[in-house]
This record gives sequence, structure tokens and C-alpha cells, in this order.
Amino acid sequence: MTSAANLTPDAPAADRIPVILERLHQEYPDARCALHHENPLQLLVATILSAQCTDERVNQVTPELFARYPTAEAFAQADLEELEQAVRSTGFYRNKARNIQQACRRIVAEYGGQVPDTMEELLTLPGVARKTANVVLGTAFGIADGIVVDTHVKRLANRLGLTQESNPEKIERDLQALVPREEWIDISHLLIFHGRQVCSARKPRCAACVLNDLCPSAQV
DNA sequence: ATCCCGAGGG
DNA sequence: CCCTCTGGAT
Repeated sequence: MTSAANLTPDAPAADRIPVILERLHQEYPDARCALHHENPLQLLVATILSAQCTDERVNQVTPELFARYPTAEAFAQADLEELEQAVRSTGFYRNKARNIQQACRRIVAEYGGQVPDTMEELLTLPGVARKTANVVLGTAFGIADGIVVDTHVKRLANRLGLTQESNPEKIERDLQALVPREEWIDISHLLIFHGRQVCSARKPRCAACVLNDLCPSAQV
């Protein structure tokens, strides 16, 4: 669709990025956060639960979870074993339950029960690093402080030759240098959608990929 | 580098 | 069985 003129897979990433973004926007016009949530706290909790777990499974446990614990205060006062059982099917359930409760206790004690909206403050919460903080800032607050680098973004950035790094923070810096800031929130959703539907970890469907002609890793 | 941890796909 | 799923802390 988009004319790639003389672009080839070995062209500089900076030259391929505009075409990659344009094609992914066209392919996934509704790409957005797939975690069900109604407020920043729900998104924070859902994102903590999403570690090494599909968003689909997170969405399976959150309706009951948010009904039982409607506020940061409720999570803060929860019986830990009950909270563990409520999130059990998402894996890493002891760590996740403890982090959610400890984070909520700090949110109650230090932020009046409201999720903070700065990277610096979010990073002080237990169980929250740059990936989770970027999700909350971008999707709950519309703040493009950084770029979400999850397992999909990492895999696709490497396959597409947008970075040579394996460290997520270095990948984020490379992407920040390549992508205009107004696309920082969208690009992660686009790469995640494409990673799920086409560029899967185990068996990428290169024949059906709209980036095929621009991808250094494309299989014949 | 290692541990946490369940569930589904191939 | 082995790999993967919107990672983070030690």
C-alpha cells in the first residue's frame, strides 16, 4: 500500500520507521491497551498482573478482583491470602499479590489513594519498573514520558533491526531516538498487536506480514 | 544470572 | 514435553 520506494531491509532504521509506522497504523487502526480498566488504579493493578501472562487471562480475573477491591484502600487492607487466590491464575501470584498490596498501601499513605502520574513517583512503587510505569503514564494519563518495552516490543524491535540491544532500557532509548514523540504511546500498541497476530515468538507468519519487504529477519 | 509461577499452544 | 505470555526484584 504505502510506497516504500527504494527502501530495503538493510536501509537505516531511521529511514524505515516512517513507513513501518504508517503501515502498522493502517493495519491496526484500533490498536490500544487491551487490559480492561476504568481508572488509573485498575490499570496499574492489571499491568502488574500482566507480567509473563496474556492480557486475556488478566481480563478474566480483574472483573471479580475490582468488584471485591474497588479502591487502593481496599487492596491495602485485603487479606493477603485471599488476594493471592484472586490473582492466582495469572502466575507469580505471591509476588504479584504482595506488590499490589504494598503499592496500594504506599498510594494510600503518600498519595491520598490516587495513583501518582510521574515516572519518578511510579518507579518507587514495589513491582513497578519502566514498562509498567510507561503503560500507566501513557494509557491512564496520556503522558508520553517513555516507550513501553515488553516482550513483544523487544522481539519485534530486534527482528525489525530497530535496535541491536537486548536490555529493555537500552531498547527504549534506541526507540526514543528513532520514533517521533507523538508516536511513543501508539508504537508499543502497534508492535504488540502485530506481535500477537503476525510476528509471533515461535512461528512468525512472514508471508502475511505487511512489513515483509522492510524486515531484515523476514523468512521466505 | 536466577527466581517467581500458572495456563495454553505447538 | 518445551516455549511463551504486555516483568520485576534479588
